[in-house]
Amino acid sequence: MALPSTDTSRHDNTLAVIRTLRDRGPAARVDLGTLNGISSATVTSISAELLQQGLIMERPPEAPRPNGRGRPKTLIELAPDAACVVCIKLSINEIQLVVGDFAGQVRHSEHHTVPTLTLSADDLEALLEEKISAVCTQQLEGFQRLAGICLAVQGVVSSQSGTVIWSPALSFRNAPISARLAERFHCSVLLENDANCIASVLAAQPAYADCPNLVVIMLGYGIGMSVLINGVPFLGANGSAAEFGHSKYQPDGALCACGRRGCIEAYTSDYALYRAAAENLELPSGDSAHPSEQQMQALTQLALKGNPVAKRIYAEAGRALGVGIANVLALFNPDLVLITGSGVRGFDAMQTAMHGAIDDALVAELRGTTRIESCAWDRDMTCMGGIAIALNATDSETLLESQTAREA
Amino acid sequence: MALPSTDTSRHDNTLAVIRTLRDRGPAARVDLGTLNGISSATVTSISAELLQQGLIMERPPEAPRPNGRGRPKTLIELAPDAACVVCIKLSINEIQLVVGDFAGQVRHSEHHTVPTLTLSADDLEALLEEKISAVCTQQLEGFQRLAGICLAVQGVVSSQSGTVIWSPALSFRNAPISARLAERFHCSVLLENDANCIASVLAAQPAYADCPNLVVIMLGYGIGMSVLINGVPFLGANGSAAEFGHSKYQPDGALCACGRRGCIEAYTSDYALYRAAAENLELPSGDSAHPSEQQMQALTQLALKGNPVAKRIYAEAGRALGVGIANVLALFNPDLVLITGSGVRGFDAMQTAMHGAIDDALVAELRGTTRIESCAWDRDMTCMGGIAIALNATDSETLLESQTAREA
DNA sequence: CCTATTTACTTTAGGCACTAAAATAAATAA
DNA sequence: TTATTTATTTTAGTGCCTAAAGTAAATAGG
Repeated sequence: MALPSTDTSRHDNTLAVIRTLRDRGPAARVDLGTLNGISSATVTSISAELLQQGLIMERPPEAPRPNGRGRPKTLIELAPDAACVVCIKLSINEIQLVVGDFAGQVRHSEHHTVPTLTLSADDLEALLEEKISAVCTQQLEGFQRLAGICLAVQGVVSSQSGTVIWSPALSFRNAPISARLAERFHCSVLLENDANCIASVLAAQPAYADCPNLVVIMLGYGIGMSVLINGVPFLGANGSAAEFGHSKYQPDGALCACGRRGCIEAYTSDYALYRAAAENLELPSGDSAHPSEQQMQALTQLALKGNPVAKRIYAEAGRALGVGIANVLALFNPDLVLITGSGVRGFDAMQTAMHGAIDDALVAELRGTTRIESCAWDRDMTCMGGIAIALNATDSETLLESQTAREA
Repeated sequence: MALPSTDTSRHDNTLAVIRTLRDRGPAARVDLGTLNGISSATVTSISAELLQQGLIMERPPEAPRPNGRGRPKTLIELAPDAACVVCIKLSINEIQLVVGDFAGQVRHSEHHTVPTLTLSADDLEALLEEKISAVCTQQLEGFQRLAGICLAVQGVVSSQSGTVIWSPALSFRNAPISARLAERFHCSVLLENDANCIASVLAAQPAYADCPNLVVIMLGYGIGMSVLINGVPFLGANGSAAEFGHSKYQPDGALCACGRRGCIEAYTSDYALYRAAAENLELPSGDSAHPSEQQMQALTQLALKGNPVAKRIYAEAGRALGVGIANVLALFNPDLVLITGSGVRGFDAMQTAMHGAIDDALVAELRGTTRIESCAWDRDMTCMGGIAIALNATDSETLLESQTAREA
């Protein structure tokens, strides 16, 4: 009798054990019990199952002596080769492809220069299929299976439907791009906003563990944002929440890449800064609509060294950013606003004006106790977040599959 | 052995049954099972406990014949007198006090005119204590106990700490006001933002059942907002989230009651509209900083009847509201924005400008599919929401208490 | 070297919650 | 009056978890 068990506790506890092992590395059964609030008898039972499924391994006792007396702990750890996931970051004219193992470690990474704006949705799907196939044959030999793929895309995406609604890296719109890959590789394909990937990585860092409500703003060619509410990315009704870059600084203000006026992005993004500067300054030549890192570095240096025109441009960018952040503080009241992205290079030149704008905009009671900090930029962060998200998403499936396989 | 059961399913299912009965009225055990996805055997078991605790009653079979054959359903319903809750709405110069029974019905309501701005925190606590005491002796005879109190306050409140951080109705700040009441009446005292109460009521209405992400904007003397994410009010890190009224329309714009410039409230609230009008129009006299309903009605009528000055003022208010809503759409991407509050009286005069501003601010992809609607204002809505919130919060406690009482 | 102590892990025994199926209850239809 | 239908209750059985008891594997100290 009583076939379908409605009690999810075993499943939940098993997931908790796997995630603890992934987040904290090898651990003993006692400690897994303590960390997750379950008895070690239960951990024994869970780990026996996982061991049998090949998802975890017992680590051989270390040569160096254990500390203290008593029976030494037997550490268990995730079997890195039990599965792997692939994260593909799609940005303007570049794709990055990273392979992560079941333990969450990056095992392979590659970059390709691709004229993304010239691709049709079909082209893109074909390209991704080809790149993943290549990686599969070259890199995935030791792995039991490819468990999931995460596409990290700039812009507005609908995770549920796997549809890219709008991306600055792509010229097409409203295209479902994950279904074909899911069919081809027989695994789940997640579509994520790039900022959400980064926020997930940052939120997992111990330094920000006390900030369940976290806003991450990414400065760069465009302006992205991710909002974590109680640690989970907030997506809104159809995935286009947290479009900070297109919230307003000045109605009828500067022209934005989106086609409207007065967006924060139209003041604070790379292209906006460079556009404002190009009119008045001698700058390294190049495509001024898509300034290079070198060009932006040069401009930032001018501002930091005191060039009055550059200083003025960065101050205005800081004011726009500040007004935008003031709105975010009023509406979200997060614990922490973290500013990162390649554009943090210019943060020092904006900072004073930004804080000034925030203080002008909000009285203390509304300003609250939110910390506002910047954070060094690492271009690999997006894919690391994508790997983590993909693994989290596939854990459940992995368990189910090993289970059904075992029963059959 | 195994004393502390970690399985919360019994508790969860019991709560689900109680809430179903409260939301939908009397129901049969079979239906409670179907609605909550549990077997009717379990409902039998749960209802036996609740019956014994006196929290529900079996309704005597109806005289009119049941439809169809088979054993007729035995309806069970909440025992209305098992407990009651009190909601107190605190607004400028007025407090409203409402008593609700365990079934969620309003059993008593009263209004008092009180010079709220002259009160100290102590005065307020004393006043509330007195009013609740009076109601207790006069109205609460039939009830077994007062299970909870909800204070619905305009402004920024911290629900967790029971602290009023800032309210336009009060001259003091950062005062904890719930502890004394909790001690005096031996029940939990919730402090809630008034807009959250209203949003909870609206979200429970069948018409908005398909909108888990709902934004409610309240126009009136000030501008309030509540954001429901997956049906639960979003509070932010310390309760001052959703301060829409003080998000920005124009940096360095019109002066706001908060002391800063350019807030949406400084254009769209009653006092802002009246202030703008007072300079150019003949208006009914009175306290122009706190215009009365009559004064506002008169002003609205002028605009609707085509007076060019009044029309211009409402159009500007609509533009400010529209830019604010555009930011909300970009950042929250809700399913629905509902505009209500006493200020909806002027919504028709703002609407065109508001939609124009939204369309100017956001391209279609960012505008999304969010519906924007207005909703008639009912001054009792706040307290009805407070009653519902207080009951939801006290269900758990009620169960625990009857349980421990039974064991002792 | 042997024994006591300490700590980790496993096994055992028992409780709780849930479900399916069987039993019972209470009506209508024929 | 009996068969049928539907609701509720009882019974029997399963899964999951925990505490306690049992076992394993080390150190500390004679």
